[in-house]
Amino acid sequence: MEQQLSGRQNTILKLVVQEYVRTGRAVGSKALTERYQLGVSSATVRNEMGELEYRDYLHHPYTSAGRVPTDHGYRYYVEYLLGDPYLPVSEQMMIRRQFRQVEMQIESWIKLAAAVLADACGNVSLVTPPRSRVERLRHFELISLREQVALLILVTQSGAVHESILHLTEPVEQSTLSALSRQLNTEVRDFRHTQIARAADAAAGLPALVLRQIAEALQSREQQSQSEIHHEGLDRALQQPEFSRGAGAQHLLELLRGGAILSALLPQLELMEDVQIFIGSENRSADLHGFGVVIASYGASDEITGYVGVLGPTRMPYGRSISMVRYLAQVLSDLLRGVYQAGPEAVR
Amino acid sequence: MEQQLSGRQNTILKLVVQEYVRTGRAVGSKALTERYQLGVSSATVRNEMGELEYRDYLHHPYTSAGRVPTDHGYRYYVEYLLGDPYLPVSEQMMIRRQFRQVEMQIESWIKLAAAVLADACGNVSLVTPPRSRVERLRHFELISLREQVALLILVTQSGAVHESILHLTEPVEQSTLSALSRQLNTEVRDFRHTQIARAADAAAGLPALVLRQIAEALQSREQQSQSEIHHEGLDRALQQPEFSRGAGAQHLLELLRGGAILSALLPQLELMEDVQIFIGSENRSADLHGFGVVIASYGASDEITGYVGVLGPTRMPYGRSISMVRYLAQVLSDLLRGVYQAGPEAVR
DNA sequence: GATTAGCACTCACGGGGCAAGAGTGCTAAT
DNA sequence: ATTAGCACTCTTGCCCCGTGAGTGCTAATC
Repeated sequence: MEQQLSGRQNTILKLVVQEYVRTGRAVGSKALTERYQLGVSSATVRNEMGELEYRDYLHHPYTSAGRVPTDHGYRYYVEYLLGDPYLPVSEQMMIRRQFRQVEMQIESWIKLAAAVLADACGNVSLVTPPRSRVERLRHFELISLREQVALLILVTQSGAVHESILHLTEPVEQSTLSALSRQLNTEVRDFRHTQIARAADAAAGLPALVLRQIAEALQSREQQSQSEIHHEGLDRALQQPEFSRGAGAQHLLELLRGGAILSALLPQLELMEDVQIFIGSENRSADLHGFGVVIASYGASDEITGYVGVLGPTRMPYGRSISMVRYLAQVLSDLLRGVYQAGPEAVR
Repeated sequence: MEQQLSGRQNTILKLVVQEYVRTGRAVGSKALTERYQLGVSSATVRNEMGELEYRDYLHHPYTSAGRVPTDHGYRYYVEYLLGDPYLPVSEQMMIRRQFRQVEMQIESWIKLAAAVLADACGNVSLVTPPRSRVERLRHFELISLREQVALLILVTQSGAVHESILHLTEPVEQSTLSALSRQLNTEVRDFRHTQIARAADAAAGLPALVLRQIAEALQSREQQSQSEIHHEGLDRALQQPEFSRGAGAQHLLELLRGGAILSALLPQLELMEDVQIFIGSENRSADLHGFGVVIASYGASDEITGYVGVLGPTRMPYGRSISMVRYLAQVLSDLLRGVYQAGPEAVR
């Protein structure tokens, strides 16, 4: 699709989209000429609108109401009429400041990003924690809780921490556990769950028990990375007229429950630099038709990535969402790179 | 308040509550006599209802509609008409089985409990993780992520795991970090954050940095324990007629956002064995008027406790909620005791 | 004295009708 | 190519009113 409309058509389409996004009601030719100085009469606008409708940029809800953008119209708007929406520097500063004030902890960053994003866009924000497709063991620790129960804590190469409870077949001292973990740590370091499972099969007794649980934890970690998602701003989103009535609200809630949205979204996402936008029926999953998604991946490297995005009705503020999502992805990436990747000062 | 109604009044009040909870619509004398074999005419029921209304057990929404229980009426119902609602053994088995299938991990237990509870009661379930009012350090670990960045993982006496990122002032080897943690661990074991902060002041350089961050983490842990809450079942709850229209839904969502509900709820909770019930205006916080809360504390000891409960409109199934909450509190306590507390086999 | 049948009355609820308002499409004039 | 004018359409909000469920009261009955 190229930019294929006349200057005046561009202006009108742009105004229709903006007005409709703002008010939520179909916008008519008269209202448009009254509110903005277009220099032409409503009849002319009407003719142009007719053309835009014929070309599937606009749509008539019913015979005589105003116009509403089609998915195609939104797409054209996003592509050609939006310009490059970068976030004003003042807002960038505000956001950076908030991140500086929060604890040095990935979870806190995610929560903050979700809160900021939802607040700025008035819709549901989505943030997944940065995860690696392949998890390798970096280090684990065994801490005795009581005679036959120990806490297993493991850290993966990607820096994720996982804890689980280990039931022992017989009482074991903390010193024994420490010695065991010191020894095993050197043996299975950097292993994937499959390799550790194999090592467990080769071992017996306590070491086998421990290794098996580590393998399980690593595996569940890899699987879970496809289903964990944090969202915020449901309250704001449910105020949107699209969701205030029963059916729409229900649809949104189902999408958000248990990470159902991730399985709908993931197949269509590509790992790329910039923000990705899906408008209504552009979404592969039918569950997402009627929704707009603005999403970007972030991360410290190709290995460790997460997503940050906004989910709203098709009628959502794409410009603002894009600039916010883009900037937050950048902030999160910067923070992560500060943690995981050799930065400039480490290059030397 | 004693049981102060006649047998027939008891029967009628009970039926009104049950019918109203079921249908959500005010229940009239005629409908009651038609649906149930009361052995008396609707006029008699009407007279009794009038008496119940005079005594503030029932309420007239408007001049001529059916009756609706007052908060006082619900209270009487819960206190005297409910019997002892224990969960059928078959359901107990079902629930236990689900807990056996899930990972050995406190977070998984909490999520499962919330899901089961919300599903069974058709309302929002609330579960807080088990936390200790006072957190002492049990063990910490330093893991080098890159030259000047390390991951700090600490485990508290109550078994909570906390991770945060530590920025170093100069490059430090993993071996150095390991040695440092081995040494410091013995020094500050079982300390509270205040004591560790003091130790940090006495130290200098890297040890001081590490200790300070540990103190911070412990402190934030103690504070956070008052605000962390997991909830489930929003979708079901929002289908309730009380919440389907704008105002009610908004109110519920605000309550649930950012753990606002905990600050409303905590002041009125007591640490006791059994389920606590708050009906409408019985709630201390005005934000909770119009809501019903059924909640219990669970835990391995007096030190380590969390809450599990149900939040719904005043018109909620108290019987079912009570039995579910009571049983889930028991299950969670059992699981926790299995982890933390010396069990019977350790007594000898 | 408690219960019930009967009756007049009340009030929410839902559907039909109606006027207002916003918008369209077409035509003819500019 | 643009615009003024006009007839027409269709939603929206409102009022009105019939319906039905329910009440309170009274008088008759057990």
